[in-house]
This record gives sequence, structure tokens and C-alpha cells, in this order.
Amino acid sequence: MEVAARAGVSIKTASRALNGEGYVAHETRQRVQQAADELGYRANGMARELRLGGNTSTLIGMLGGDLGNPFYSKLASGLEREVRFRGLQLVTVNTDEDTRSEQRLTDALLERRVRALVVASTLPSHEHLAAEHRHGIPFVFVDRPPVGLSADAVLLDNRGGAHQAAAHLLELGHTRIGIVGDLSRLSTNQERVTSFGATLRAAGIADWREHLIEDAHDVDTAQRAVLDLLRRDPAPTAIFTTNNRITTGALRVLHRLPAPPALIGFDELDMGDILGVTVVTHDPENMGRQTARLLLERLDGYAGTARWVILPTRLIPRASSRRPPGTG
Amino acid sequence: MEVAARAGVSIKTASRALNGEGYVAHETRQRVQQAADELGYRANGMARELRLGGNTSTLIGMLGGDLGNPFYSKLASGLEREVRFRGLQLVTVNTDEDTRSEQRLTDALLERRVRALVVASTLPSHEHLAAEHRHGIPFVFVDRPPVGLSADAVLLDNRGGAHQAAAHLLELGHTRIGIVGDLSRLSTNQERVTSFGATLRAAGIADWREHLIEDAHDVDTAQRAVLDLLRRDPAPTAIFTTNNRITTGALRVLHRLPAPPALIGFDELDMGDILGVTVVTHDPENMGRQTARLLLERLDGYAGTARWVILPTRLIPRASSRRPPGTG
DNA sequence: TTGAAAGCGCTAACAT
DNA sequence: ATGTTAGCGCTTTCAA
Repeated sequence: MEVAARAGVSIKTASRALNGEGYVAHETRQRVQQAADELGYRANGMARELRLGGNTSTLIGMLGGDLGNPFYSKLASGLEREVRFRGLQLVTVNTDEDTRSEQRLTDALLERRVRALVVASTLPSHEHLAAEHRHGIPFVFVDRPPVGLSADAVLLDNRGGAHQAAAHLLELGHTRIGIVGDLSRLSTNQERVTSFGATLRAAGIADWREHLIEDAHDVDTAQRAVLDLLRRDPAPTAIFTTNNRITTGALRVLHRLPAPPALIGFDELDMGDILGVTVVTHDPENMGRQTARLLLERLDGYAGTARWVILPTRLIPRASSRRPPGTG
Repeated sequence: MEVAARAGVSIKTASRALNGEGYVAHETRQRVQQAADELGYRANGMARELRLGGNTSTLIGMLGGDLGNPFYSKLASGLEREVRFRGLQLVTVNTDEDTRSEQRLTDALLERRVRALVVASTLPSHEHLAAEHRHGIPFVFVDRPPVGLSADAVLLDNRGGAHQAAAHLLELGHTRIGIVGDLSRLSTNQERVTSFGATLRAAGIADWREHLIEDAHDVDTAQRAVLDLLRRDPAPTAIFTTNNRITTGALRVLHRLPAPPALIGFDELDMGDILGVTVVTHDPENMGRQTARLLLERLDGYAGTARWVILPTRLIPRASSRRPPGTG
């Protein structure tokens, strides 16, 4: 250690001084501190952890496909606040929904020995994590469940939420309802779409898939999908959008229409109340807290079977669903 | 290395096999690979980097006070996409605007030897980073400039944007204009407020500070501040909000009013066009790209003086500022 | 094609 | 109160 030399002490004494361990003469400590400052010295955390055996990291990794989405950022924020109490730090990485990226970033986090990993994955399978998981590093999956791997998860009641949305529209007399969905391979989307459809079918609407458009993954695509639905004859009198981005796209189209169809979106919107959009809402920050809870219990030694927490959703009726089927 | 033992080879051979270096017998490689799989082995990135001397990390750290804010998440996303081309990975940490947290997280990232650091700091000074910086690890400050330290930065033309907002309102005939600002210690806020005020003063409005409320850091506080302004007699006929959160708070109040004052907000809003809110906008993703550019040039060896990039802002007039001063 | 030894920066254990 | 030795898991260098 360069610092030790400059201060004229042994390497170990320098270490003691810098780490504030006892048994260092006042004057020595000062000399070391000064040398360190002059050199711009910073302890090498990697070497320390390497020496200490690897489970001293205070880093929790979180991996997500689209952490820019307010849903995930609120989730992360709830999680972060919770783990911070325990002296743990959250680092997040964004995979941009790119599978290769997700692989590489998972490796990077794991190789750097994060203490635990929170995964909001878009991958179709997580078997590549199985070995790691058996080795003891805790994973908690959020929003989307682990596949090919038994691990803790915090999920939404997607089926329940979609069911409420469908029931609400049926009650208002709608029978021709369009659905605009996200990537069809995503489990969240599948659950929302199929549950919504099942409720329609149970009400005697057998051909609900006629008005289903999926894979509208961004706002622009969603806009086009909604336009497509509206141009049909007869056009749907109501539309269900399966997430916040898609709802945004739908709003961009609908707000220009003199007599727009009814609208229900999954996920609350920042301006949902102002815009009067009926939504199926839930509490992302609470999701973060639940995630933290599972994580911390694992860190505290719980080694039982994987636990899944399913969080409730709630329908908030607002103006956008009050438009009766006749108006369109 | 446990794997080596299990495969019955030397530790070095195992290393070679796993890293795909040449000169390993086919059969040996397979044996090693199998042993690794069975053991759930994962290379220890810390040990590798330690051995390699420390500048092999592919991690870029980004530190922000409120990465959940769409402004920062868009910025991060622009940055991420850019560095990914270079095989670099972005990890972000959120300090929740907490000074102690910011300190600790900076240390954590630096101790883990990230390759470079992007800082959206809320600290009043960054002198503690000076030594580090001299040591060669590149910093790029975004949104808020470095203080007590000479480093690259990507900033917004806050003064210009605020000036445009003020000029726009003056042109429309407003003379009693409320301002709701963020934390007064933040340089961004100071620039926006003082520039806005200077433009008013130049137009003969000397008492503009009468209608200034600062430190409205979250949506709720902003709501209360706007209500406070509106209850005054005479109330302002227009309001300028210095960031997206505050604008959101203002909208919550104004949208319920029969004859709301005019409104201009700094930062674009997700639903800005739908809601018809006049804003001073800019391009956060581009900010991320510019940040990446400065960063990568440093990584490529540029060692010249610090460079500041100031990005333009643009006024988008929409319905919310078309409300004339007489209406309120 | 494989292996042995040394050392990256650090700290625990044991001297002194 | 301070120093020495060993070793964390890896890779580089040199040898076999």
C-alpha cells in the first residue's frame, strides 16, 4: 500500500488507521490519514470483499427490462427505502428488454457478488439462474414469476384486475370491447388478456378475440392499434388497455375524438385523476416493500420453500368508462 | 478452485478451459465445464479485476437523487443505450435526495472501481470527489454542475428556458405571475427562478418575489403552494412551475377550477399534449447521449480541460397559457 | 497441452 | 501500539 510507505508505517498499521480500528497511536493515525488524502487513496472494496470471503457485500442488485417505466421506478423506490434501513444499497440495471443484455447484466451483477438479486425479467425462462440460486444467493422475482426455477416472487393479481375491468364494462352494457395488449409472450399480459376474455365469454361474448390486438409494446404502436380498432365496422364501444404505456397511447388517440369509446387501463397513471381515466390500480411502492421483506427474511436465514406474494388490484371508476355503449 | 479438483486438473487448466483460451484438450475442457456446471460455479469478477489491475471494469455508475423522475429515467435510458454499444454497462443508484446516502453510495461505487461515474447530485459541494477525479476516473455531471471541482458536465439552458416562459406570459399581458419553485438550494431551481424574475423585472415588475414560493419539492407541497398563491388577493393571473413534479401538483389544483390562471411548466409532461399544458421542454434522451459522448471520449484518452455542454430548451405554447389575464 | 509459483489489495490471526 | 505472514480467487509468467 502506497499510503503506508508514505506515512512510514507498515501496511497493516495503515489499514488499521484508515478503518478506525483501535490500537493506533494518535499521531500515527494522523500521519496515515494525511498520506491517504494526499494520494487520493480510496480503499479497494473488491480486495476487501475478496479477503472477507464474499458475503459482506451491501449491494442488492435489481434487474429490469424497463426501469424507466414509472411502475418499476416506484417499485424500486419502495424497495430502496426499505433495504436502506438495513444498511444495504440498491443498484439497478436496465436491460432495455433485450435478452442478451439481460444475460450479460445478470452475470455482471452476480460475478460482482451482489448480496441478493431482484429480477423483473422479460426472459421466457430462468433456468440459467438455477445453479446460482441453489448456491444460496437469494432471488426475488417481481411482477413476473420465475420459470424453470423455484424462487420467491411478488406478483400482481392480474387475473382479478382484468376480471374487474371486464365486469365493469359489461355492467355498463358494453358488448363489443376492444383489447390492446403488450407483448404476447409476457406472462403479465397473457394473464390480463385471458382473464378479461374469460369474463367476456362467460357473459356470452364468444368472439372477443376479434377485437384483440397484442404486441403493442410502445406508445406509438398502441396508438396505431387503437386507431385500427376504431376504424372497424362496427367499432368497439369500449377499449381495455393492458398497461400504462398502452393506455397513454390510447389516450393520445381518444382525446381528439368527439365521441370516444369508453376506456379502462391497467396501471394507474400519473395524471389519471386529472384526465378522468378509469383504471385498474395497485400499489407499486408496496410491491417494493413486500419484495424487500422477502429478501431480508432470506438474508436473515429463512431457507424454507419459495413464497409467492400476490398483491391485490382495485378498480377506480372515472369518467372514461362512463361513456355509454350507445354514444360511440 | 473447487472446480479444478473435481475435474482432476490444475487450477490453471480449469481457468483456461472456462475462459475459452486455447491449448486445452477437448476432453479436458468438457470435463472442466461439466464440473463447473455441477457445482454451479460462477467466476469471481472481483478476484479477476483485482488481479488484472483495476481498469478492466465494464461498469459505468450513475448516481442520482431521484431516478424515479421521468426526466432522469429518460436521461439514463439515452445514456445506457449509448454505452452499451461499447460493451459497457450502466448501473444506477438512487440517493433519494439524501446527502448521507449520496456519500455512501458514491463510495460504494468508487470502491468497486466503476470505470466512470455520472453524477446527478444534490450535494452543495463535490470537493470530496476531487482527489478521485485527479486520479483519473472520469466524472460527468448532469443537470447540475460540479462545485468545487473541475469536471465535465451536461446541463440545460435553464436561464434561457425560464426567460422564454416569462417573455411568453408577459406578451400575453400577464403582470401578476406566481412562481412555484423546487428546493431553493438546487442550482437548477435558482437559475430558473432568478432568470424568470429578471425578465419580469426588466418588464417593470419589481415586486415579482411577492408571488414566489420555493421549496415545493413534491407534488403535495406544490399543490399547497399553488392553493396558497390562488387564495391571495389579488391572486396571480398566471403561474410558472419550475419542474415536472411541481407542474403536476399545480394541475391537480387548477383542473378543478372554473377559471384557472394561465400555467407554464418547466419540463415536458408525459401527457402534456393531451392536457394542453404549455411547457418549456428539452430532450432528456439527448442529454443522456451527450453525457455518453463526453464519457466515452474520456475513456478513449481525452485528458484536456473540463467541458460543459449546455443543451437548449424550447417553449411549446399550448392551451394552458392561452387563458388571458382578465379571466382569472 | 498442462502445471507451479507469484502477486493483485486487503484483513485475520498471530507475533512482537 | 505496531509488524509479519498467510491467503481470499484469479491470471500472468515461466517451466515442464
